[in-house]
Amino acid sequence: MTYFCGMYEKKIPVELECGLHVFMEVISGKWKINLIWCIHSGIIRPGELHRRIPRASRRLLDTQLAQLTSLGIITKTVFSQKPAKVEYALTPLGKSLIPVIAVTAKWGEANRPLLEPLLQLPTPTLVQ
Amino acid sequence: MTYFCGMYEKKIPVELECGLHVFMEVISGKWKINLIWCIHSGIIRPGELHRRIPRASRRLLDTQLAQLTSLGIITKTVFSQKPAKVEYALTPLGKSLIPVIAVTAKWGEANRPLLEPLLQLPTPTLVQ
DNA sequence: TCCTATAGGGCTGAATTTAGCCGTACTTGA
DNA sequence: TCAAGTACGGCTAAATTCAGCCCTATAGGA
Repeated sequence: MTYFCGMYEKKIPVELECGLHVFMEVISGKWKINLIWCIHSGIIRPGELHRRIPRASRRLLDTQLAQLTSLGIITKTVFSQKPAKVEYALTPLGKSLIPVIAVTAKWGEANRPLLEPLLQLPTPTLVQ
Repeated sequence: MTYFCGMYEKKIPVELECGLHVFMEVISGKWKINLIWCIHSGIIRPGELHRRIPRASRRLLDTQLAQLTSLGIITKTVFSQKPAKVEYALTPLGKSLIPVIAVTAKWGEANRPLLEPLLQLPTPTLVQ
């Protein structure tokens, strides 16, 4: 099992105090929820996924797919044909995530009119 | 209204394609869900919050509280006493977030036994 | 006077994530 | 032969977030 440039060992310990953090650790990553949702919708091959999420680089999509795979959210099946063919699928754990994501998405859509303009604005921050 | 070191204008546009992203933009930040949950539980003053979340720096807690305030998730009331006194409270929008957070936390707790060990492991990544 | 508590900010550097370029190897179809 | 598709990885630099130190000012109590 090859994993891109490498594996990265965190230097700051992961925060898992409560279930909230567990959930966040799993889905944080710019395109992970899209990927999960696409796979759930039947978009299961790397190329298809990239066409569906064109704003992301193939590079990053591959990495985040690998992260989801290493957490047991999705599985990756490699068909040893020429040319190679790859398919992703949700595991039972991944499927259990679907209704949770649906709830959060519903909240986001309901409050989009309010929040979208605010989220474009500059944010309070530490730097500068 | 003073906002710490400054306001930061993002150079990479925010992703708000679907409700999932709206939700993620609101709560991503290392301690935001803790802060929201604590305020919901009646921990409403900066000092109390810091004692409740001691692993976070006061600095970062203040910043994330300011971010939540600027999005209308919480309100900040400054009592002009000596010494000053500050209280936070959830807005209706913030309160609407509570059941959503509860759902995600429930999922996280249910799958903690499975995921906690995996999340400690090195992650597939681009660098190195 | 000194220690504590209240609330807030300046500053530096590290850690982490993302963007975006390029190249490999193979196969099919025009 | 050439373009386009399949899938994968090397590499650099930017963007973004976070850690952790320092400081101010006020007031109360020992």
